[in-house]
Amino acid sequence: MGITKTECFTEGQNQLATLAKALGHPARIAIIQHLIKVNSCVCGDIVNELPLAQPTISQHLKELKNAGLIKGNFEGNAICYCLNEDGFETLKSFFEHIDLYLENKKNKCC
Amino acid sequence: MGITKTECFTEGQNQLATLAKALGHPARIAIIQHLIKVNSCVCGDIVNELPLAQPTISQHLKELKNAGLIKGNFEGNAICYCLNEDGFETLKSFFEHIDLYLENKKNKCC
DNA sequence: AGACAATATCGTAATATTGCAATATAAATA
DNA sequence: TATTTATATTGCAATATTACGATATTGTCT
Repeated sequence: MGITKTECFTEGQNQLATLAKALGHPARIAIIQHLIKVNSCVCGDIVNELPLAQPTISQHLKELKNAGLIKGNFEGNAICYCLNEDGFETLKSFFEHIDLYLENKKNKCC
Repeated sequence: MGITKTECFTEGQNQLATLAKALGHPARIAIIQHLIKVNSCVCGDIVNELPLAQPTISQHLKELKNAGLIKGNFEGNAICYCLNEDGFETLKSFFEHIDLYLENKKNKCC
C-alpha cells in the first residue's frame, strides 16, 4: 500500500523512524555533511554543491527541516540553514542505547 | 521519479543513506528495540509482538538484513535474528562526528 | 516602483515502498 | 513419508518518494 501504519506504533518509534527516514537519502546526507563542512551556516550554495536541481534541493531541505534535523533563518535575501541539535540529540540517545547493549552483549549469539 | 541518483553521491553517502533508510520505518525501529529487549536473539515471535502480518514482517527483516543492521542464523526450525554490529558501527561514527561538531559550535549561528 | 537574486511551491511523470493474501519452501517431528 | 511449524516469496493494489520544469514568492537594491 505504501502507507505506513503509524497508529500501530509508539510516538517514540514513529519519531525515530521519521528522523532516520529524513537521513535516508544520499542528497540529504550530503547536505548535512556540507553544513558541517562550511561551519558558518552558509546556505544556498548547497545548490551549487550538489548535482541536483534547485527545486529538488529545496524539497530535501524541507524534509530535513520538518524532521527537525536542520533549521533555517532568513538572512537578508538568502536563508541560513544549520543543524538542529534537537533532532540529532534524539538519534544520539537511541544509538548510545544500542551501543551500550552491543558492548555488553559482545557477540554472545549469532 | 522516485528514483534516487545514487551515482551522483559518494559511496559513503550512499551507505549512510541506506542504513538510515532501513531504520526509517517504525516497524523496523520496533524490531530493533525488540531484539534488544529479549536479548537472546529470539526471533519469530516478532510476528506476535508487532501488529503486522507475517509476510510484512518478513519483508522488514529482509530490509534490515540487507542494510547490514541485523543478522539471521538458522537455529533448528526457526531463525535467530540479532543485531549486526557492523551497520551500527558505521552509523555511530557518523553521529559521533556530528555530535563533536555540535559541541564545538554551541549554537554560534541560527 | 522595477529589476534582480534566492528560495519555495505546483504539477506531473517515473519509480519505490508498504501491506497483505495466497502460496512456496525448509526443517522438525510424528 | 506425511504433517506441522516457521519463514520466505510472489503478485498486486494503494500510496509515497524523487526529480524537475515552470512559476510564484520574498527580500534587496537602484
